[in-house]
Amino acid sequence: MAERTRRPDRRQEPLSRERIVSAAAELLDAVGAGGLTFRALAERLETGPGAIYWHVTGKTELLDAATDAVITAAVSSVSGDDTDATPQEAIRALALGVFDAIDTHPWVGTHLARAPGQSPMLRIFEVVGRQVQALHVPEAAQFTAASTLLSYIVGVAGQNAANTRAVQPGAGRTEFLDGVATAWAELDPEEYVFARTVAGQLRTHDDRAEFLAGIDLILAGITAGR
Amino acid sequence: MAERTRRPDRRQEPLSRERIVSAAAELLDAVGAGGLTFRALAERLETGPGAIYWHVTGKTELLDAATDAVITAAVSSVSGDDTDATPQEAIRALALGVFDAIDTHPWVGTHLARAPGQSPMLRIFEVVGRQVQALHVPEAAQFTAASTLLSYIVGVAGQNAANTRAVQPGAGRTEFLDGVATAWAELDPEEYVFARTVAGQLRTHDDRAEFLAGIDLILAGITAGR
DNA sequence: ACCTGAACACCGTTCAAGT
DNA sequence: ACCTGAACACCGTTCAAGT
Repeated sequence: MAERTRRPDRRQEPLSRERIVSAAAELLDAVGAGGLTFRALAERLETGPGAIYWHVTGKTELLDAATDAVITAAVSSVSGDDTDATPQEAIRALALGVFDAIDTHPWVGTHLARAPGQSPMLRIFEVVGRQVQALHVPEAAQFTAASTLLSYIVGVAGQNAANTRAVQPGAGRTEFLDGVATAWAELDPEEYVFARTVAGQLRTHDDRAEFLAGIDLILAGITAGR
Repeated sequence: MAERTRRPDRRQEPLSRERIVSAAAELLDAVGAGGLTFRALAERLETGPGAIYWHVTGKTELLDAATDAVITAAVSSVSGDDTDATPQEAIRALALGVFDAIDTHPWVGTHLARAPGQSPMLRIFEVVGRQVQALHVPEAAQFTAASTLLSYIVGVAGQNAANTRAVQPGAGRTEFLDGVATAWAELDPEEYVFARTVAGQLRTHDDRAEFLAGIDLILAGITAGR
């Protein structure tokens, strides 16, 4: 029996779309969006680049599928309708789930907006939309409310991904924000009055909390007319 | 005198960062983000690819500079403090200016969020922030208010760029929306109740108006607590 | 049916050599 | 100082050939 459980050397498992996509996701996490290469992926799967094309149409499908997997996991891990949370709380939880997923997989933030309004964004839209309905928003206004929340979430996602990329491996988040704050404080006082004024707030800035505050602002707007 | 004004054959004008960036912008408008190539750009400038590197550090600088030019033009064409518009109107005008600029230069929408929180986004942030101040938002809440508006604007920008890319050259906007509406209407009724419900609204959807409605929602949230 | 890996048609970027 | 264009080290994708 012992010889049946060999060391986990699964190199000869047959190739499959599933294995390819999950290897792609690992590669993306390890080396970023620029590192997803058919040659690198083939090496990881111990095969040639051509083999991958038998299961997958190209790089776009790879990125789409990997992005969809992350978003699906994030959305479904958070949208159990079982709890008795208020719609506002449910929307906050969903938004944070997406935020955190993109924080750990920055390439998702870059690719999310690129996908043709289909799967990944549609999943978020659906969950947001249901909660908008639960909020008793009049029917004619539901689409706008859900779209606005979705656009905001996707927008922050993209910026967060860009910021993650911009942070030097050496410096931490604090050093990065300090740098930005210093840069802003040195801007032309004529041209950038506002940026200079709020520069100091950057040093105690919490991305996650700020993101949530934006969600709350939009929620307040949605429910403003009672 | 007539022989001094030769036909506008400026091919031998010396290369300059300015000429290179504007040629890059033309190329981007003509063939999209994927078509910006050092070889194509060199051909347009009647020189070799290497020459460009004397004036510019690389492709990133090219894209950054071209993006910044578009946003700067859009922002300054709209943010004359001369008028007696309300802050809300000024923010709407700015948002529409950015929206329209990205509509005519979709590559800007793709690249905007990628830029390291500097120039182009900072310009929008500044103008939005001033109007937020004019709205008499308490100081502690100004940063959040301006950030939320900025994130929303950038988010829609990215999605719009992606949609523009997704539209087949053959089909117009109406056909595209019809296609999406039909697809949504055929989604799994269990999984996509909300999307199916609002699918019909897509056929009479106006991107610009919808974008503006989102801005108004956020503005309502900002001014909700009086 | 599925895999292999060389080959094709590109990229961004560098750099010796020219003027 | 500025330009040239061949060369380097890559890409994504295809495809004849194998099993």
